[in-house]
Amino acid sequence: MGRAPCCDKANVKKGPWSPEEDAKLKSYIDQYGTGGNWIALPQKIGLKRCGKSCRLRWLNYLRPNIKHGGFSEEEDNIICSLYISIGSRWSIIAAQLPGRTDNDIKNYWNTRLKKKLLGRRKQQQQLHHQHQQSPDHQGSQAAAAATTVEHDHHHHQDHQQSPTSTSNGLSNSALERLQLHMKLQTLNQNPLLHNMLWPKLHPFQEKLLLQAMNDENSNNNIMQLPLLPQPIMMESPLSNIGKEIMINPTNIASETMAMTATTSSNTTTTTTTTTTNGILDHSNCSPSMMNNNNINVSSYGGAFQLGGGDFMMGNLDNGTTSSLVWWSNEFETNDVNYDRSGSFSSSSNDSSWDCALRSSDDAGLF
DNA sequence: AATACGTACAACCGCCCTCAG
DNA sequence: TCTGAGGGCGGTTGTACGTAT
Repeated sequence: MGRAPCCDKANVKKGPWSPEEDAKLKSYIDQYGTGGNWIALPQKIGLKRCGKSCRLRWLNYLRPNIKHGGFSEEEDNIICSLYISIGSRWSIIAAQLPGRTDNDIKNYWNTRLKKKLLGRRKQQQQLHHQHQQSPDHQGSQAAAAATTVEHDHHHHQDHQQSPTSTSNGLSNSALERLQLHMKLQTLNQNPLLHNMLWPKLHPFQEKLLLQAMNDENSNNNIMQLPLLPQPIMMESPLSNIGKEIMINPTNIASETMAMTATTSSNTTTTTTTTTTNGILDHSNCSPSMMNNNNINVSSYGGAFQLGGGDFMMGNLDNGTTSSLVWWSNEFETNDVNYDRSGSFSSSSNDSSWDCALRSSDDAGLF
């Protein structure tokens, strides 16, 4: 059952706003505010517009301090990093960019930024062709494969491979972000583009993406993965924009981790160190523990969220193999449905890992 | 000059969530 | 507890404008 329309569609004006309509709306809101009721607003002003249309016009164009166009490189980087991390949550992304609206960012991403990155990719491919002896050649191959399945935004309706997910449980949004992530990873390998901010893709994620792209017939969402002998450094794309917990477990070989959790916010920075054994137990990552800036690590492993409610967790069983389980839905523990993002990385060897856990839906949680 | 094609972005649609009654 | 109105949001469409042929 669809819901009743919010206004009489036959008697409201649609299409572009005239300067007179803008002036009416702006003048009224400047003087009286919205009154907390957008639906009633157009009648009060004498506008033949839907209340929702008034709201959109005000929020996106008429309210003060709105910036249009002219996105900076820094803003590009923030948008891209956040898109990789949390997906198309434009309002959250917009909250990180003062003066920008979700609609503006969404349009900018769909029409320009995505293509801009693809353009860089082409440039990088030419350069990278001269460096085929890269030690991480598998990643490069995966990125090239990812390029071949890149969606053309303007013709996405024609693809229709699956409206929601691949056979491995990845949503299209998550798959797109993985593809983008891998492209950016290969950009990082190019010395000419070495100063870019993009994080490298974790081997779990890379493997998952390859599996998603190559194994179309498989319905198995549990994969057995070898532990990669050469860990890859990965930094959180969000490390500089706050609301984040960083964990640096060490001494994994002895199954004892020294964890450092750092919470950043606009006003405070707190560091907590915990020493424990074993695997990072996702079931212990409760909101209350996050509030205490303290994550219980009971053994070795980790949890990821790639955004949009897609979760992935890896358990390293004995140091040589890993089982990786993919969830396509939100992470639920103890009847608490919450939303976390996280990533693992290793630094110089197996005994040092970084893990970033971040609230993607409530920056104020920490 | 005319037409086709591509791009940018304003605006709409409809679903989901929240909350008051 | 239930229901429905309003608000918020992401996806999508429509259209003006620029560029290529």
